[in-house]
Amino acid sequence: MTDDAWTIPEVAVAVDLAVLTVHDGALQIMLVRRGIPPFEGMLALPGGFLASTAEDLDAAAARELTEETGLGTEDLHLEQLGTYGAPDRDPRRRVVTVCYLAFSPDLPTPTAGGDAREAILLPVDEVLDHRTAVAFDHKKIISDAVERARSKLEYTTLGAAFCPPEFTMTDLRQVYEIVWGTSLDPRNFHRKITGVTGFLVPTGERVSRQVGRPAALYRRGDATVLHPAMLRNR
Amino acid sequence: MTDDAWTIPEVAVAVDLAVLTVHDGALQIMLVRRGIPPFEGMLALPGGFLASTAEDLDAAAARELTEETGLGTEDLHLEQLGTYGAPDRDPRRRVVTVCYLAFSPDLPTPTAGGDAREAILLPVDEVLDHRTAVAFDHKKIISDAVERARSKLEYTTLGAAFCPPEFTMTDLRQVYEIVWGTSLDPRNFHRKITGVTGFLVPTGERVSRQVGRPAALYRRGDATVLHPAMLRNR
DNA sequence: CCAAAAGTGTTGCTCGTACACCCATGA
DNA sequence: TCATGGGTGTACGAGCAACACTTTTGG
Repeated sequence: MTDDAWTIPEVAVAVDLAVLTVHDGALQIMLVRRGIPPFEGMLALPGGFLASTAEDLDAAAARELTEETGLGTEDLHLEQLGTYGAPDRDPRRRVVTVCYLAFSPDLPTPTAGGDAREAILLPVDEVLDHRTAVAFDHKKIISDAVERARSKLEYTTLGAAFCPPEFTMTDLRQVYEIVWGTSLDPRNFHRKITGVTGFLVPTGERVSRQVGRPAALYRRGDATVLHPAMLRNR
Repeated sequence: MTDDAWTIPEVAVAVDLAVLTVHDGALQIMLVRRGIPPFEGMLALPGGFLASTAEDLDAAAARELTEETGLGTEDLHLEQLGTYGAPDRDPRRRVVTVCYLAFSPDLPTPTAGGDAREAILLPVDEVLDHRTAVAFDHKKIISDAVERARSKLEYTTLGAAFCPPEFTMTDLRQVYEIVWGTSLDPRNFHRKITGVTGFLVPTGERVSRQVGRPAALYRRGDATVLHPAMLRNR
């Protein structure tokens, strides 16, 4: 590191959140509608500047998560996605934003009321469509977030992070199908997942969804990596 | 994003470089010895603060690369590794550093003289050893860089980025063996790599290394992903 | 009984590993 | 000629796609 501290330019550091969830049969992302310029009224990722010089980046991400979406940080996967710092990305001043990626189970009442600000859930296909306008460079960030999520399902057990605490094999398979936009053979999927030691723990319970044979219920296990990996067809 | 611009804390944004290369039979990382406090005299990653408010992060990384190591940015893989921003990571003031990862072919004269500052090449095993002191949180960054490199060899063609423009199959295999710290079957490796379309382009030339049958020379191809992937034994 | 969903068995293929074997060179 | 490294052939097994088949429920 060079240390010409007297020439250090003024840069504002922000933290943004790409919170993905599977809702209503689609991969959706949590967005807020901006109340002030620039990009007033436009969709944007929830986020904000560091609260103080002493605030850790991860802590800032967790704080923004609760503040803006009403979600708790416990039992929710949160990882750094990347840092975006093009000089002209914010017209007001130089802003470098560290973006975090979160996977959330489907929410009963998606932060409609309460202390959360106006958080909206929108399908990523719709948000990434060229007709949808998104503030700053957030469309690119969302695109990166979705690609990261798709890739993570291949070699980690994070697909289960989209499921409630207890879920069926079909619930998990539908996460994969929706995130990847493909269809998977239920029988091979079942065999494959049960073959990964530590991915799922059977609760012993069974649940009947509408019609047909009741499905076994599972909880998330300790495994974090998926071995062998679950590759999508490309 | 919230927009309480008047409360934005002062944060310095730096760019650090984790330049990895395979040299002398070991995975090595480029470091500099700090000339001023804090951590004076200690080993650190090359890097520095943004040159101006208008400088792009990627551009700053490329600039630091040439300034501190004498390496050109063309024909060298450079990607963002991650951002490190613990509040106490720099005792002087709050610094958030965006770290970039670079893969370099073995260098004939490793920036010994010329316009480059005092850049040193050290084996990562030695640097990561608990007896070696490294400035700031750079040991953690180096550890992340090495893990990322190991993982990237599995599913991308970036192993060839450690090789000179023309190289033999054995050169490439040794990159894998050294980076992963394993030994690979030369015959199966050969078949596997030649089976990936677009990874290597044979030049038609052959070269004789000391003794034995001469090896075919290859150049890097257009492929970036390795399919099927080359998984290490874990 | 029938439809529908859950789960098991089986087959054929792709790919990886292990290793026998041949090829081309320097000493 | 032998040692050394480059490269091909082949056999066995793991893992996966495709799909026939059985199990268990609601109507």
